[in-house]
Amino acid sequence: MSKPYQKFKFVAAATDVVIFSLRGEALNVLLIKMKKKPYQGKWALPGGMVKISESVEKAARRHLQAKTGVSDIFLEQLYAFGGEKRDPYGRVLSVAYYALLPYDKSLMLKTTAEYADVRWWPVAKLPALAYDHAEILKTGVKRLRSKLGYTNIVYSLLPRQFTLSELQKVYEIILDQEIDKRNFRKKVGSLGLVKTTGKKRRGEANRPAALFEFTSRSLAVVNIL
Amino acid sequence: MSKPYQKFKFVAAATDVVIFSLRGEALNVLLIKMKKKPYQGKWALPGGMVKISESVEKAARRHLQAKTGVSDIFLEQLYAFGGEKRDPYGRVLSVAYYALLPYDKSLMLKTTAEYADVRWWPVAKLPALAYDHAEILKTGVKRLRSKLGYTNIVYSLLPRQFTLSELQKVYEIILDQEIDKRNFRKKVGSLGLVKTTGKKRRGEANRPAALFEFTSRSLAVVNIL
DNA sequence: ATACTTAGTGTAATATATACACATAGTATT
DNA sequence: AATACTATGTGTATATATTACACTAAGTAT
Repeated sequence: MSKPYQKFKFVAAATDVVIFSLRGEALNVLLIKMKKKPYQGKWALPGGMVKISESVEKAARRHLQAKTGVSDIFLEQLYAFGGEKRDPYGRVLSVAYYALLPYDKSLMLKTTAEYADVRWWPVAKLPALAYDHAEILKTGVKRLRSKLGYTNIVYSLLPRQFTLSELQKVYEIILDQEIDKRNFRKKVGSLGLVKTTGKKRRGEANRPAALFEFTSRSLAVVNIL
Repeated sequence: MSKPYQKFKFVAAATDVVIFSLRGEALNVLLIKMKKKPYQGKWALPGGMVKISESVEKAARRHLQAKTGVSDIFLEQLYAFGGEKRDPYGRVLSVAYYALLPYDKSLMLKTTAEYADVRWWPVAKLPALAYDHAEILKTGVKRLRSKLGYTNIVYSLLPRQFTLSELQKVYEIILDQEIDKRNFRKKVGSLGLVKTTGKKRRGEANRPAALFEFTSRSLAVVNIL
């Protein structure tokens, strides 16, 4: 039987991953510095081609793991970027994903033959980016902000245990707006987002804060803000 | 310069379009009946390959136009379906879109050499579908329901002018739940979603209803429900 | 013992959402 | 001409959710 698709020239499929984490009181994203032309010296999102025998999501996880060493973190499809001129090498469709990393996890960032450098960048102060990665990143930030408001996604950005002030801070940093402490706690409590652990964070030079954990660590629709 | 992507076997890119419209007081979707094996007799979403020189969205519009004759209707990316076994012919990644068609527009549905039949199906009573199209469709219905609640997307399902009862009916049908008439009108009014035209719908065997139109016909975030 | 800093808590005012019933303006029928 | 019929169009009271706002508590550091 003839394979009908082969009468077309193929459009190739790749994936890029926007890896978010809070670092130093700011929303950061992991970028790699490119060694090769035409984007030599420019920074780019981790990513690469999708192999013929793996699903697109699996490819995203593979590239994520290759650059960061982590697996088993929040990963969700962001958008497929399919413009016909987005890659100067050839026709590549990229399915972008975004990943969220708790701020207590540090990474084994490793340079490779292909990449000169890997590091966190605050999304408010980005360097020049390769390809259409500025657009992908912007889409990712928008999605993250939006999902923060109507899901419990925040669990994937915090350590296992955390104080309510820390939780509030995460919202404040990402949404870039102050939140009233009492109203925030009232809301979080009434939604059943968190549960007490009985433990306290000690060793700080002030009143110790109670430690909480999330009642659920899987994505759920919850109107928080 | 060597093209690095060519050392991989390519994953090909296609697109499928979920075309929604209200027909006979139900949410319907346009499906085509397949002539060829291995899905002979099964129904499928309109779609096909992405050409090497066109963007993915343009490919979606092209396939939409080819099956329905319409252009210039609401079209938005739904999700990229990238499972490695979704197409028995070969490795095809499909970027699915969904389109919304006002219920006053009828289509010139045409069969082709490739397809035996084209018709509307109520989403509540679907036939057996080819590929992973049942999953794509389910994702589309979910997205439509969700977006109905927090955007003005409904404008793309109604005629240019409509009565408030008709508008309410659209929500009731798609969300499959009754809405209080007075509260609905209060909300729609206070959000400035619609404006009066001064005209009335005449010729019905009862009190004539005022005709409205949407204040905006481009997608905006508005909490309606 | 005192200063310092972050944690932790309640209430009143306002805004939003919900529940609910009858008069109105036409056409159709006699 | 009168009456029946049917979908349109409208307001108010109650419950719920959101907002604004200030002081005491529990530790560590001096």
